[in-house]
Amino acid sequence: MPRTKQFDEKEVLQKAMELFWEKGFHATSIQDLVSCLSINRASLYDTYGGKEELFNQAFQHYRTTNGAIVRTLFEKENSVKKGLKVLFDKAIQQSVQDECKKGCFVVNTATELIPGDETIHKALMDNTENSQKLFIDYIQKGIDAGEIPSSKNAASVGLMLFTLYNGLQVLAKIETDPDKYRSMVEEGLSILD
Amino acid sequence: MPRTKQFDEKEVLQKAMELFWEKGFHATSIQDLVSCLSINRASLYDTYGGKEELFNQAFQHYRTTNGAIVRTLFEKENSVKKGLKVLFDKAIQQSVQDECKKGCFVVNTATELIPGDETIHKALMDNTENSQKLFIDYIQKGIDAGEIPSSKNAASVGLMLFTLYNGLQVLAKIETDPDKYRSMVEEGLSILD
DNA sequence: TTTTATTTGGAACAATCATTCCAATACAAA
DNA sequence: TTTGTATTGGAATGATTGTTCCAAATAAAA
Repeated sequence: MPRTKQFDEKEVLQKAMELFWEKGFHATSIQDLVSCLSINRASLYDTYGGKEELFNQAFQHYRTTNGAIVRTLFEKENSVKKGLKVLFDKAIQQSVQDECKKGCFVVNTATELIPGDETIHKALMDNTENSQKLFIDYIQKGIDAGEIPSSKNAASVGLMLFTLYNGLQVLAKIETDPDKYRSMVEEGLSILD
Repeated sequence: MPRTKQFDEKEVLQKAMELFWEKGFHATSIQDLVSCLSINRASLYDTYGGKEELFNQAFQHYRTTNGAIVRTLFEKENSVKKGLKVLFDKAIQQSVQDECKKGCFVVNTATELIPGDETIHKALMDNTENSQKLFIDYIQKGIDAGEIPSSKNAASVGLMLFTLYNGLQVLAKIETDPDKYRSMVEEGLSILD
């Protein structure tokens, strides 16, 4: 009986994610969203609830998408060292290509909305825990396979590389000199030798 | 002849810095500043120009203060390895003590105001260049002193540790487990051996 | 075709935003 | 003490904020 939606819910969420990613939560107004997403105010509120709810959904969407990409990248690569190198190289490549310097949505959100937003803070803690585990398990896999010396501590090495990855996402916003960062990453990854 | 100011200009700038540092640029309103700084709107505009100008001055004040602290810390310490360890330990300690999770004002500003604010972007590029040089020169000093193997590349090692430092400032906003971070830092600094 | 549930366009809302303005104030020089 | 100038308190400004509301439009089921 009812009238059908004139837009694709997922498609619009993707666009909202990109806008929040680029401008952050506070600098993105409902008017910005209405204009950019090409949907009506009422539709936005009816479908997503409001600005904060839409942001949370956009953020969740980023986490899901990005998490899957990294997981796939790690699984696909036989060599753990190679897998990590590809991950970092990809981050550098993205920062060079991305003219508007969006950086990493997770990092941007953490620095903008903590302290203050408890919902986001919890999501970020959950996300960090998962990411760290992903790194650490991957390092452990390299140790088990004999690719990485068994003298290494998977936990501290994994956390170190994860921290380095976050640092790269910050610096990528300020300047993007791929060569500089490539040698920096190489240096960081030499910890696996 | 004229009436004298009823507040200390530097003192108020310090307070403004702390508020912007904690809440970020967009989430801090003029009303917040007027309440927190305990000065009148007119005085704020008359003395500092406006919100954006006040932010720029507060940011500059942070850069100056923080830069001097790190520089002094490095100079005071004879051992370069020890100097770096103290720097990282201090960052960890601060993140534990700081209940409101302000993190690093430079990192917060970079992720919030890039892209968009060209003035801040330039200040951040200048700041990053100086900081990287500070790290690299310090590593080089360690190499020259024979404390760090001369086989090491000061530029890539310095940039690696600077990136790690930035990553730590991001993660410190999300969770603060000092032990976890201490072993992570130790792992990162092992690159100097 | 009629009915009915939902979406849609756009006006309207109150709250808050950064900024301006001005009369009242207060201080240092005359 | 008087004078002149910068500061101060607080109201007022207009723009923008997020959100709500409702009549008009629409499309699937009856």
